[in-house]
Amino acid sequence: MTNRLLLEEFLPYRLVRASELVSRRFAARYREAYGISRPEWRTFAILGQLGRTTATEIGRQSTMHKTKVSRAVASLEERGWLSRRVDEADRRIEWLTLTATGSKVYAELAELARSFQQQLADDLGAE
Amino acid sequence: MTNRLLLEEFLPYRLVRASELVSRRFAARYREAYGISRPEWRTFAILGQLGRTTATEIGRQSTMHKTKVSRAVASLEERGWLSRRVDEADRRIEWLTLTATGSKVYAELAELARSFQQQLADDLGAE
DNA sequence: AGTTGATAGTTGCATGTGTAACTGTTTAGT
DNA sequence: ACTAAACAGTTACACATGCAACTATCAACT
Repeated sequence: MTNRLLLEEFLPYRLVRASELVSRRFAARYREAYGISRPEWRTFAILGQLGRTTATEIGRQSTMHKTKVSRAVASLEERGWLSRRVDEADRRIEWLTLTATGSKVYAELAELARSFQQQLADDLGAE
Repeated sequence: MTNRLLLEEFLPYRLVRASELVSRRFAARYREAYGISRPEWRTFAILGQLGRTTATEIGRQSTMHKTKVSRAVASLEERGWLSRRVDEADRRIEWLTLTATGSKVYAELAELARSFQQQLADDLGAE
């Protein structure tokens, strides 16, 4: 018989499992509350934290493919949560910022994230 | 200004990032070497470890959707790496086992995984 | 100034994925 | 025996995703 690989001891497997378990649960939350997708949430969260940034930067920080970011940005713009402005000096660049509505929603989502993390910590404490 | 969420301190974010970074790199390895996809590798790895199991069980252990498992199993069967046999007592159940070729490939993939993990440990040691 | 190569971002197309509905089978209740 | 509910697994369809090719712009070199 061949030498088996014990997945419980294999780091990539454990990371994927943990990550999927946690982020799937959290995704259900913001999806129910605001109807946003995972790429949208990620884009939104990074933009909210940085305050003003570009799509490329969001891609770098989130490890999301640039087309994914592009579509998420377009969708968030349609919702009226962010706005774009072309850079004066380098017109390839689009600066993204949250709108007033976007900031409000962001604050609520940030609160949702904090309470989720707290709950997670409590659950883990019970183990 | 609203209260920002610091993503570096947000567990789901950190998990997703770590998981994607690591498993994406590993996926590139087995993809180049054997041309298998992520769902295929996961299915294969679980079957190899358990020796004999069902699609449902693979879904449970991998947190993969059952249609994903179903397709991965079909694809691995086409490659001749696993074979199915209907349970005599309960004919809804299909028992999956690795073929001779499948076992050989599995052994190589397990080795690949071990060396990857080792390299990962070394890299982390340098930090 | 003109050409080449790089960069930011978008889009067409083929492939991957999840939901819901399906088949076939078993179990439980009547 | 008969019906209803549950379960293993597959498939049709709509939607999400990644790759490659595209537009538009800028920087570097000649």
